[in-house]
Amino acid sequence: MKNADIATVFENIADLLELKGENKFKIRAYSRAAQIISHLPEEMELMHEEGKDFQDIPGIGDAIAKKSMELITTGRLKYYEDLKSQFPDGIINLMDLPGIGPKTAYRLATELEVTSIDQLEQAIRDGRVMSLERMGEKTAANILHSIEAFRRKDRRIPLGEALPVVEEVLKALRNTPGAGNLTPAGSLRRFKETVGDIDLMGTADDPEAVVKVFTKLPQVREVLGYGSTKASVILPRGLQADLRIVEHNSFGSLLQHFTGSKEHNVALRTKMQKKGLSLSEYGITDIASGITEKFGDEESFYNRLGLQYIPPEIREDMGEIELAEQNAIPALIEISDIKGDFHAHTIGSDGMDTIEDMARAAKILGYEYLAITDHSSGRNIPADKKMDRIREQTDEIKRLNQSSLGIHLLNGVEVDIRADGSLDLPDEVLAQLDVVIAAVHSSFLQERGQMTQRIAGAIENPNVDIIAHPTCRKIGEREPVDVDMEAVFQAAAKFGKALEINAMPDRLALKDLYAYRARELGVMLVIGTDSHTVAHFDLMRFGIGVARRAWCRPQNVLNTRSLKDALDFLHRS
DNA sequence: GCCGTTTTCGGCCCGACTGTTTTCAGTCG
Repeated sequence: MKNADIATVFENIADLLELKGENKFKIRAYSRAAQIISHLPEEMELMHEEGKDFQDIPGIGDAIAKKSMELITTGRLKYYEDLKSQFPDGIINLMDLPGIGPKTAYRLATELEVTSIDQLEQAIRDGRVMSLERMGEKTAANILHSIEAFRRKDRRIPLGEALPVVEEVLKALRNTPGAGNLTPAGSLRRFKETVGDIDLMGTADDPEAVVKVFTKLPQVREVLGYGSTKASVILPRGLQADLRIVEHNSFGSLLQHFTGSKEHNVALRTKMQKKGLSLSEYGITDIASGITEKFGDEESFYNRLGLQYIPPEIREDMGEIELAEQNAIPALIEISDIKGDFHAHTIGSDGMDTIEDMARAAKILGYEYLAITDHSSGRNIPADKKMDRIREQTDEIKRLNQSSLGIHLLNGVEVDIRADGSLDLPDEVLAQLDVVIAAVHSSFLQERGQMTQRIAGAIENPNVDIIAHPTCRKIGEREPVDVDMEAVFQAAAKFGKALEINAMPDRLALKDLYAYRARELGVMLVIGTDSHTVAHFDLMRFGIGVARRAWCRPQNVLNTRSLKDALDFLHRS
């Protein structure tokens, strides 16, 4: 059983215990364990095989360790099944609706025998919900609204779609006189791969004026509500955005609070409470004296707590607070560390621009090198022309490298790993190139063993340097392939091959947790934009976001190295 | 249920909003 499934069981247990009216701290313990398990960089199955003790994981004690073990070894949990049998089936589903918590769900299920969203809608429409104690017309209408939103499948949207909209909004707001510090907070600022709603923070001499401008922006589809210091609106794609404007001197605690994550903030407050400090969006209160200190920026907020500044991307309660206490937060990779890009396409395959266009664009970014890695065949290249195409590319790159472009081009390819594990180009051709990326582009539904062997086999091939987008997922579109990533990491570490963090915002694979684990195992990572036009080079920042979430320092990422050092690593110099 | 450079027992993050009531429970982030 995978961590994600184990976490779901514990989350459901927390919900069921809440229905039961159990001790809320016990409920919190299960809920917290679920969070912790879903964020573990290593599968518990594997930890079990390695003889690691689950109780060494902070937040997991004797009881939950035993239950995890039962789930891993038997695939079931008797405690959970007993608990489930005490409630009507489907009651947990009701709690998926915003506004319906355990108490309401329990009453609906027991007093109205409603246990599905469809039944609930019916019960609202025929007036039964309104007839319950402490349930009025407004509550019923609100639940109906939630049901409609739920049906519209208002899911989290990819970061890459949200961020451009947000930046447009912020740009417009910056023109308001007296407005400052306009910054996105929440999961967007932490560079999570998808975002739910959007939190925007700022300061102003006249907050009301900024709020007013915000509600009248052309991007705003609907104003949900607004007051003198905040407003909630709906942007395109059903994206909800909340703006909060405060006075300049309390911006630090506000931004810290709304950046989260929730887990980070809870851990931080728990720790500081023991030192007699109470934290909130308004500042830091000394519990004994009741005096609240305000902070204009986050750095001074963290410093007041005796902590080093913690970058937003790693605020997930994954040990960052303890490291910050020791002043030991690593210097994470920054976009300015990037010296080149190992993954780019041109009109030679399915790209939109020429090699020269791409080279000039990369040069403007200050890159030292750019690898041209068009596909081996398919995607605009007939199978019988694939050798001709490589020859043409080789000649063109040679010509450009002899001209005075000011950037070094690497002659590369993105070669398909076929369903049977063989590569789409012969070894003698691959051996003559500067860099070879291998990737799966077909037969995504292969079973685990075959897919693992397919990818691991490519890693073993001495002519392969990098595996691109190893899980092949597309966020909201295509599930990741079924592959034993641990085996892939082990192979990459053993053979000294790099794994790509694909910076395309709809891919972002390796995802953060995999990149974290790969880094831990000493695997070299590479951030590739997979650019298909010159404009795509700007997507590098999304890959940087993932790398930072994976706690990567520059030395963990190949394309922070100089051309010579990078080629040395790949044994290509 | 978890945890301990003040605790192996007695604590456990903080604030706001909403709806339905007159002091608050439930839910959310």
